[in-house]
Amino acid sequence: MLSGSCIYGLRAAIYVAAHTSNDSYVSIREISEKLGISFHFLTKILQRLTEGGVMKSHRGPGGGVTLARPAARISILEIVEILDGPDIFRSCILGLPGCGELQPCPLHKEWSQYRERLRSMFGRSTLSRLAGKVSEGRLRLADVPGK
Amino acid sequence: MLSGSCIYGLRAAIYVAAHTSNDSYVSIREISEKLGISFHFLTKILQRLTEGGVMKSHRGPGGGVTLARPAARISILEIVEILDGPDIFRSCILGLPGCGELQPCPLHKEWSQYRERLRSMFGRSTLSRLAGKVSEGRLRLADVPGK
DNA sequence: CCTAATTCAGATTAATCAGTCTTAAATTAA
DNA sequence: TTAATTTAAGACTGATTAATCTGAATTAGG
Ligand code: FES
Ligand code: FES
Repeated sequence: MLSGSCIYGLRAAIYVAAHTSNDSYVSIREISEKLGISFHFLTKILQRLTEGGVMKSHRGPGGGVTLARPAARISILEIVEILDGPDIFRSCILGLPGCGELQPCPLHKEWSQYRERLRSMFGRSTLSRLAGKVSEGRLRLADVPGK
Repeated sequence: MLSGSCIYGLRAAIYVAAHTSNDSYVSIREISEKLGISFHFLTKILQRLTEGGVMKSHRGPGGGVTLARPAARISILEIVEILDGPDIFRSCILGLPGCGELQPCPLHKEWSQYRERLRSMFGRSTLSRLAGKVSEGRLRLADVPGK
Protein backbone atom coordinates (compact mmCIF):
# COMPACT_ATOMS: atom_id res chain seq x y z
CA MET A 1 0.00 0.00 0.00
CA LEU A 2 2.55 2.61 1.10
CA SER A 3 6.25 2.53 0.15
CA GLY A 4 8.91 1.77 2.72
CA SER A 5 10.14 5.35 2.65
CA CYS A 6 6.66 6.62 3.28
CA ILE A 7 6.11 4.33 6.24
CA TYR A 8 9.40 5.43 7.78
CA GLY A 9 8.52 9.07 7.18
CA LEU A 10 5.14 8.70 8.84
CA ARG A 11 6.51 6.93 11.88
CA ALA A 12 9.29 9.48 12.22
CA ALA A 13 6.86 12.38 11.93
CA ILE A 14 4.59 10.93 14.59
CA TYR A 15 7.62 10.36 16.79
CA VAL A 16 8.75 13.95 16.39
CA ALA A 17 5.26 15.22 17.12
CA ALA A 18 5.16 13.13 20.28
CA HIS A 19 8.63 14.03 21.52
CA THR A 20 9.02 17.70 20.76
CA SER A 21 7.65 20.74 22.58
CA ASN A 22 7.78 24.41 21.62
CA ASP A 23 10.06 24.03 18.64
CA SER A 24 12.81 21.97 20.21
CA TYR A 25 14.81 19.91 17.76
CA VAL A 26 15.05 16.12 17.79
CA SER A 27 18.16 14.58 16.27
CA ILE A 28 17.73 12.15 13.39
CA ARG A 29 20.11 9.79 15.17
CA GLU A 30 17.72 9.54 18.11
CA ILE A 31 14.71 8.91 15.88
CA SER A 32 16.54 6.25 13.90
CA GLU A 33 17.61 4.42 17.04
CA LYS A 34 14.26 4.58 18.77
CA LEU A 35 12.33 3.48 15.70
CA GLY A 36 14.88 1.01 14.37
CA ILE A 37 15.37 2.73 11.03
CA SER A 38 18.69 3.09 9.19
CA PHE A 39 20.10 6.51 10.06
CA HIS A 40 21.30 7.53 6.62
CA PHE A 41 18.18 6.30 4.93
CA LEU A 42 15.99 8.20 7.36
CA THR A 43 18.07 11.32 6.81
CA LYS A 44 17.12 11.39 3.16
CA ILE A 45 13.47 10.83 3.87
CA LEU A 46 13.35 13.64 6.40
CA GLN A 47 15.17 15.87 3.94
CA ARG A 48 12.31 15.38 1.54
CA LEU A 49 9.83 16.27 4.25
CA THR A 50 11.86 19.40 4.97
CA GLU A 51 11.85 20.37 1.29
CA GLY A 52 8.14 19.64 1.25
CA GLY A 53 7.50 22.16 4.02
CA VAL A 54 6.42 19.70 6.70
CA MET A 55 9.60 19.88 8.79
CA LYS A 56 12.47 22.23 9.35
CA SER A 57 16.02 21.24 10.19
CA HIS A 58 18.99 22.70 11.97
CA ARG A 59 22.62 21.59 11.85
CA GLY A 60 25.21 21.47 14.57
CA PRO A 61 25.09 20.45 18.21
CA GLY A 62 21.57 20.50 19.60
CA GLY A 63 20.24 20.49 16.07
CA GLY A 64 17.97 18.02 14.35
CA VAL A 65 14.51 18.28 12.89
CA THR A 66 11.19 19.57 14.15
CA LEU A 67 7.76 20.22 12.71
CA ALA A 68 7.45 23.27 10.51
CA ARG A 69 3.93 23.96 11.80
CA PRO A 70 1.81 23.00 14.81
CA ALA A 71 1.13 19.26 14.72
CA ALA A 72 -2.59 19.93 14.57
CA ARG A 73 -2.14 21.41 11.13
CA ILE A 74 -0.17 18.57 9.58
CA SER A 75 -2.11 15.59 8.24
CA ILE A 76 -0.60 12.30 7.27
CA LEU A 77 -2.18 12.82 3.87
CA GLU A 78 0.28 15.63 3.29
CA ILE A 79 3.21 13.41 4.25
CA VAL A 80 2.03 10.54 2.08
CA GLU A 81 1.60 12.83 -0.90
CA ILE A 82 5.11 14.21 -0.46
CA LEU A 83 6.77 10.81 -0.14
CA ASP A 84 4.71 8.60 -2.44
CA GLY A 85 3.44 11.23 -4.83
CA PRO A 86 -0.07 12.64 -5.12
CA ASP A 87 -1.14 10.03 -7.67
CA ILE A 88 -1.78 7.18 -5.26
CA PHE A 89 -5.18 8.72 -4.54
CA ARG A 90 -5.90 9.39 -8.18
CA SER A 91 -4.71 6.35 -10.09
CA CYS A 92 -6.64 3.43 -11.50
CA ILE A 93 -6.69 0.20 -9.50
CA LEU A 94 -6.00 -1.68 -12.73
CA GLY A 95 -3.10 0.61 -13.64
CA LEU A 96 -4.80 2.15 -16.66
CA PRO A 97 -3.85 5.73 -17.52
CA GLY A 98 -6.31 8.58 -17.24
CA CYS A 99 -8.54 7.34 -14.43
CA GLY A 100 -11.51 9.67 -14.14
CA GLU A 101 -10.82 11.29 -17.48
CA LEU A 102 -10.90 8.52 -20.06
CA GLN A 103 -13.15 5.48 -20.21
CA PRO A 104 -13.39 3.92 -16.79
CA CYS A 105 -12.28 0.38 -16.03
CA PRO A 106 -14.78 -2.16 -14.66
CA LEU A 107 -13.70 -1.46 -11.09
CA HIS A 108 -13.69 2.33 -11.29
CA LYS A 109 -16.97 3.01 -9.55
CA GLU A 110 -16.21 0.98 -6.45
CA TRP A 111 -12.53 1.80 -6.29
CA SER A 112 -12.82 5.57 -6.70
CA GLN A 113 -15.33 5.65 -3.87
CA TYR A 114 -13.12 3.69 -1.54
CA ARG A 115 -10.06 5.68 -2.59
CA GLU A 116 -11.76 8.94 -1.72
CA ARG A 117 -12.78 7.66 1.70
CA LEU A 118 -9.26 6.58 2.46
CA ARG A 119 -7.96 9.94 1.31
CA SER A 120 -10.30 11.84 3.57
CA MET A 121 -9.47 9.53 6.46
CA PHE A 122 -5.81 10.36 5.93
CA GLY A 123 -6.67 14.03 5.72
CA ARG A 124 -8.46 13.93 9.06
CA SER A 125 -5.56 12.17 10.77
CA THR A 126 -3.36 14.95 12.07
CA LEU A 127 -0.02 14.43 13.71
CA SER A 128 -1.32 15.88 16.97
CA ARG A 129 -4.10 13.32 17.24
CA LEU A 130 -1.80 10.42 16.42
CA ALA A 131 1.01 11.64 18.65
CA GLY A 132 -1.49 12.13 21.43
CA LYS A 133 -2.54 8.53 21.15
CA VAL A 134 1.06 7.39 21.32
CA SER A 135 1.83 9.54 24.35
CA GLU A 136 -1.22 8.69 26.41
CA GLY A 137 -2.15 5.23 25.29
CA ARG A 138 -0.51 1.93 24.93
CA LEU A 139 0.24 2.28 21.25
CA ARG A 140 3.49 1.62 19.49
CA LEU A 141 5.54 3.10 16.70
CA ALA A 142 8.32 0.52 16.52
CA ASP A 143 8.69 -3.23 16.57
CA VAL A 144 10.28 -3.36 19.98
CA PRO A 145 8.58 -0.56 21.89
CA GLY A 146 11.40 1.80 22.87
CA LYS A 147 8.89 4.38 24.02
CA MET B 1 -1.60 -0.57 -4.10
CA LEU B 2 -1.43 -3.76 -6.20
CA SER B 3 1.73 -5.14 -7.79
CA GLY B 4 2.24 -5.04 -11.53
CA SER B 5 1.84 -8.78 -11.81
CA CYS B 6 -1.42 -8.64 -9.92
CA ILE B 7 -2.82 -5.90 -12.14
CA TYR B 8 -1.91 -7.89 -15.24
CA GLY B 9 -3.47 -11.01 -13.77
CA LEU B 10 -6.72 -9.23 -12.95
CA ARG B 11 -7.02 -7.67 -16.37
CA ALA B 12 -6.26 -10.97 -18.05
CA ALA B 13 -8.79 -12.83 -15.93
CA ILE B 14 -11.51 -10.31 -16.72
CA TYR B 15 -10.59 -10.55 -20.38
CA VAL B 16 -10.86 -14.32 -20.33
CA ALA B 17 -14.18 -14.15 -18.54
CA ALA B 18 -15.49 -11.76 -21.15
CA HIS B 19 -14.19 -13.64 -24.19
CA THR B 20 -14.76 -17.27 -23.39
CA SER B 21 -17.94 -19.34 -23.52
CA ASN B 22 -18.57 -22.89 -22.38
CA ASP B 23 -14.99 -23.79 -21.62
CA SER B 24 -13.34 -22.66 -24.83
CA TYR B 25 -9.68 -21.79 -24.47
CA VAL B 26 -8.18 -18.38 -25.12
CA SER B 27 -4.51 -18.25 -26.13
CA ILE B 28 -2.13 -16.28 -23.97
CA ARG B 29 -0.76 -14.68 -27.12
CA GLU B 30 -4.17 -13.19 -27.89
CA ILE B 31 -4.61 -11.86 -24.36
CA SER B 32 -1.15 -10.31 -24.32
CA GLU B 33 -1.72 -8.56 -27.63
CA LYS B 34 -5.18 -7.29 -26.82
CA LEU B 35 -4.18 -6.01 -23.40
CA GLY B 36 -0.69 -4.80 -24.31
CA ILE B 37 1.13 -7.04 -21.85
CA SER B 38 4.44 -8.83 -22.48
CA PHE B 39 3.63 -12.35 -23.63
CA HIS B 40 6.25 -14.21 -21.62
CA PHE B 41 5.59 -12.23 -18.49
CA LEU B 42 1.86 -12.84 -18.74
CA THR B 43 2.53 -16.54 -19.26
CA LYS B 44 4.14 -16.81 -15.84
CA ILE B 45 1.39 -14.87 -14.13
CA LEU B 46 -1.31 -17.07 -15.65
CA GLN B 47 0.68 -20.13 -14.64
CA ARG B 48 0.42 -19.01 -11.05
CA LEU B 49 -3.33 -18.55 -11.46
CA THR B 50 -3.50 -22.06 -12.88
CA GLU B 51 -1.56 -23.48 -9.95
CA GLY B 52 -3.83 -21.49 -7.66
CA GLY B 53 -6.92 -23.19 -9.06
CA VAL B 54 -8.45 -20.18 -10.75
CA MET B 55 -7.64 -21.17 -14.33
CA LYS B 56 -6.87 -24.28 -16.26
CA SER B 57 -4.60 -24.51 -19.29
CA HIS B 58 -4.21 -26.68 -22.33
CA ARG B 59 -1.22 -26.97 -24.65
CA GLY B 60 -1.09 -27.42 -28.39
CA PRO B 61 -3.09 -25.90 -31.23
CA GLY B 62 -6.38 -24.47 -30.07
CA GLY B 63 -5.08 -24.48 -26.53
CA GLY B 64 -4.70 -21.66 -24.09
CA VAL B 65 -6.25 -20.86 -20.76
CA THR B 66 -9.78 -20.69 -19.46
CA LEU B 67 -11.49 -20.29 -16.11
CA ALA B 68 -11.41 -23.31 -13.85
CA ARG B 69 -14.90 -22.50 -12.53
CA PRO B 70 -17.90 -20.45 -13.60
CA ALA B 71 -16.98 -16.76 -13.59
CA ALA B 72 -19.68 -16.07 -11.05
CA ARG B 73 -17.75 -18.08 -8.50
CA ILE B 74 -14.39 -16.37 -8.91
CA SER B 75 -13.82 -13.12 -7.06
CA ILE B 76 -10.98 -10.75 -7.68
CA LEU B 77 -10.12 -11.14 -4.01
CA GLU B 78 -9.07 -14.69 -4.77
CA ILE B 79 -6.86 -13.55 -7.63
CA VAL B 80 -5.27 -10.77 -5.59
CA GLU B 81 -4.51 -13.15 -2.75
CA ILE B 82 -2.88 -15.62 -5.12
CA LEU B 83 -0.71 -13.02 -6.84
CA ASP B 84 0.11 -10.57 -4.05
CA GLY B 85 -0.21 -12.87 -1.07
CA PRO B 86 -2.95 -12.93 1.54
CA ASP B 87 -1.15 -10.48 3.82
CA ILE B 88 -2.08 -7.30 2.02
CA PHE B 89 -5.43 -7.41 3.81
CA ARG B 90 -3.87 -8.23 7.15
CA SER B 91 -0.79 -6.07 7.46
CA CYS B 92 -0.24 -2.86 9.38
CA ILE B 93 -0.38 0.40 7.45
CA LEU B 94 2.80 1.48 9.25
CA GLY B 95 4.55 -1.78 8.42
CA LEU B 96 4.75 -3.00 12.01
CA PRO B 97 4.68 -6.75 12.58
CA GLY B 98 1.80 -8.49 14.29
CA CYS B 99 -1.08 -6.17 13.35
CA GLY B 100 -4.14 -7.21 15.31
CA GLU B 101 -2.14 -9.41 17.64
CA LEU B 102 0.42 -7.15 19.29
CA GLN B 103 0.03 -3.55 20.44
CA PRO B 104 -1.74 -1.59 17.74
CA CYS B 105 -0.20 1.40 15.98
CA PRO B 106 -1.90 4.82 16.17
CA LEU B 107 -3.65 4.24 12.86
CA HIS B 108 -4.84 0.71 13.50
CA LYS B 109 -8.46 1.46 14.36
CA GLU B 110 -9.14 3.47 11.23
CA TRP B 111 -6.99 1.44 8.89
CA SER B 112 -8.25 -2.01 9.86
CA GLN B 113 -11.81 -0.80 9.25
CA TYR B 114 -11.09 0.45 5.75
CA ARG B 115 -8.94 -2.56 4.98
CA GLU B 116 -11.82 -4.86 5.80
CA ARG B 117 -14.20 -2.86 3.65
CA LEU B 118 -11.85 -3.05 0.71
CA ARG B 119 -11.45 -6.77 1.23
CA SER B 120 -15.17 -7.37 1.21
CA MET B 121 -15.58 -5.12 -1.82
CA PHE B 122 -13.02 -7.28 -3.62
CA GLY B 123 -14.80 -10.39 -2.42
CA ARG B 124 -18.10 -9.19 -3.87
CA SER B 125 -16.56 -8.38 -7.25
CA THR B 126 -16.87 -11.54 -9.28
CA LEU B 127 -15.39 -12.04 -12.70
CA SER B 128 -18.86 -12.47 -14.18
CA ARG B 129 -20.03 -9.06 -12.97
CA LEU B 130 -16.90 -7.32 -14.17
CA ALA B 131 -16.80 -9.15 -17.49
CA GLY B 132 -20.46 -8.32 -17.96
CA LYS B 133 -19.72 -4.65 -17.56
CA VAL B 134 -16.94 -4.87 -20.13
CA SER B 135 -19.09 -6.71 -22.66
CA GLU B 136 -22.19 -4.56 -22.40
CA GLY B 137 -20.89 -1.18 -21.38
CA ARG B 138 -18.36 1.26 -22.55
CA LEU B 139 -15.60 0.13 -20.21
CA ARG B 140 -12.02 -0.64 -21.01
CA LEU B 141 -9.38 -3.12 -19.99
CA ALA B 142 -6.43 -1.74 -21.93
CA ASP B 143 -4.86 1.61 -22.66
CA VAL B 144 -5.83 1.69 -26.30
CA PRO B 145 -9.21 -0.01 -26.33
CA GLY B 146 -8.70 -3.01 -28.60
CA LYS B 147 -12.10 -4.38 -27.73
C1' DC C 1 4.79 -39.71 -38.34
C1' DC C 2 5.53 -34.88 -38.98
C1' DT C 3 4.72 -30.16 -38.38
C1' DA C 4 2.84 -26.20 -36.34
C1' DA C 5 0.85 -24.24 -32.30
C1' DT C 6 0.90 -23.71 -27.83
C1' DT C 7 2.00 -23.79 -22.68
C1' DC C 8 5.94 -24.85 -19.42
C1' DA C 9 10.53 -24.08 -17.39
C1' DG C 10 14.72 -21.90 -16.56
C1' DA C 11 18.36 -18.54 -17.32
C1' DT C 12 19.39 -13.90 -18.13
C1' DT C 13 18.92 -8.91 -18.22
C1' DA C 14 16.95 -4.42 -16.86
C1' DA C 15 14.80 -1.27 -13.71
C1' DT C 16 13.30 0.19 -9.40
C1' DC C 17 13.67 0.46 -4.56
C1' DA C 18 16.08 -0.06 -0.13
C1' DG C 19 20.03 0.52 2.30
C1' DT C 20 25.15 1.64 3.16
C1' DC C 21 29.26 4.40 3.04
C1' DT C 22 32.11 8.54 2.55
C1' DT C 23 32.79 13.28 2.56
C1' DA C 24 31.37 18.03 2.91
C1' DA C 25 29.07 21.95 5.08
C1' DA C 26 27.05 24.25 8.97
C1' DT C 27 26.62 25.22 13.79
C1' DT C 28 27.58 25.32 18.69
C1' DA C 29 30.51 25.57 22.61
C1' DA C 30 34.81 25.70 24.86
C1' DT D 1 40.11 29.21 16.68
C1' DT D 2 39.45 24.62 17.40
C1' DA D 3 36.91 20.55 18.15
C1' DA D 4 32.70 18.12 18.43
C1' DT D 5 28.10 17.50 16.68
C1' DT D 6 24.89 17.43 13.44
C1' DT D 7 22.41 17.66 8.74
C1' DA D 8 23.36 17.72 3.47
C1' DA D 9 24.87 15.49 -0.67
C1' DG D 10 26.28 12.03 -3.56
C1' DA D 11 28.33 7.68 -4.84
C1' DC D 12 27.94 3.00 -4.23
C1' DT D 13 25.99 -1.75 -3.13
C1' DG D 14 22.28 -5.10 -2.56
C1' DA D 15 17.56 -6.90 -2.98
C1' DT D 16 13.36 -7.24 -5.12
C1' DT D 17 10.53 -6.86 -9.03
C1' DA D 18 9.66 -6.49 -13.95
C1' DA D 19 10.70 -8.01 -18.36
C1' DT D 20 13.23 -10.66 -21.98
C1' DC D 21 15.14 -14.67 -24.20
C1' DT D 22 15.94 -19.56 -25.29
C1' DG D 23 14.61 -24.01 -25.40
C1' DA D 24 11.82 -28.06 -23.93
C1' DA D 25 7.33 -30.59 -23.50
C1' DT D 26 2.65 -31.33 -25.04
C1' DT D 27 -1.08 -31.55 -28.35
C1' DA D 28 -3.98 -31.26 -32.64
C1' DG D 29 -4.26 -32.04 -37.43
C1' DG D 30 -2.73 -33.56 -41.82
S1 FES E 1 -10.30 3.79 -14.44
FE1 FES E 1 -9.76 2.12 -13.13
S2 FES E 1 -10.15 2.94 -11.19
FE2 FES E 1 -10.66 4.64 -12.47
S1 FES F 1 -1.02 -2.29 13.97
FE1 FES F 1 -0.90 -0.77 12.42
S2 FES F 1 -2.70 -1.13 11.29
FE2 FES F 1 -2.81 -2.69 12.82
